Amino acid sequence: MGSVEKKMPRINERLATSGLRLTPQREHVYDVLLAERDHPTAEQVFLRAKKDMPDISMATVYNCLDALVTSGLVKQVNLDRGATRFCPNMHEHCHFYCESCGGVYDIGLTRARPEVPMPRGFKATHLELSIRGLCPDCAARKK
Amino acid sequence: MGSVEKKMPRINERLATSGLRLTPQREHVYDVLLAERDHPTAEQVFLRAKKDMPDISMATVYNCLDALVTSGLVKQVNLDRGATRFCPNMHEHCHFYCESCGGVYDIGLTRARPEVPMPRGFKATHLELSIRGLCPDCAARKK
DNA sequence: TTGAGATTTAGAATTATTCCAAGTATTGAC
DNA sequence: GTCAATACTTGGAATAATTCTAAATCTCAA
Repeated sequence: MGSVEKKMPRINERLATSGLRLTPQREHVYDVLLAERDHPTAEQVFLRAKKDMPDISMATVYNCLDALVTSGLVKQVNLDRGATRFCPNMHEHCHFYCESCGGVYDIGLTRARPEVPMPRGFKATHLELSIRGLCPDCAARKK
Repeated sequence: MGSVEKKMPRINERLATSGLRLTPQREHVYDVLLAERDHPTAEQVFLRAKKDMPDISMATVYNCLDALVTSGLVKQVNLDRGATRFCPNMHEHCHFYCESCGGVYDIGLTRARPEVPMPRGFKATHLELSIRGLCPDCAARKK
């Protein structure tokens, strides 16, 4: 972390524009997401968050994650039937889902985003790209 | 439907190559998906399937959907925190998710698929594109 | 016809998420 | 600063979605 000076005003302001407050719990949940960018589930966030904030509750973790998502600081990632995952990387990127281990990885998008012709009436706000396959570890193991 | 001649051998063969059998339940669940292409959840499939096959059970619907997915006849669609949806359209297309009503629509892809440079070691099997926004009805209503 | 293996079924169990009510904290008006 | 209004956190209950289990049934091939 260590970027409190830069992170703090941003997160505060982002929450504020959605009518939400910056609380110790929300900041901590955000820090947990920033610390290990492996797209954890709410449950994993809860376990990690408890290390430094033992009294935080599951309900609060869900609340914080929702607050971060609605204020545009975090992305919600749904790639399979399992639990929703969370991603604090708001740069344009896509997700790679390993069909063997279930891991999720960020993949940078260098090229221009794909153009999709919208049928009449549809208003697109944004576009998501995901890729399924084998991550390096699983690919090596299957060889 | 009425395309039994064309549908039957295909579904049978597809299931067979995954070591699965064509059963009345599996065929019926597939027909339900083909009949109304609104990306129903397992629950909705269950309710529709019961109309013509009153004794079918929820567990069987899940089993059938899994069988159809693993044999490549149906796609599983996960766009939000809610229940998984199912799509029998196996042509290249992407999904539009309406953030207001939760509806899911197929959008044809006319252009070439986007190119994404894979980091070393990742083996991509396929690529999924989804678009979020407002469907025509909801867009009109919000005007 | 028989036996092995696949499938269906109802219901229990599990997992993921949301809801609720009570207590606590924060903010703005005064 | 004080007070009321509002937002937030919490534990636990409730709900929703999915998976598991064990027994009955079916199908295929020998």
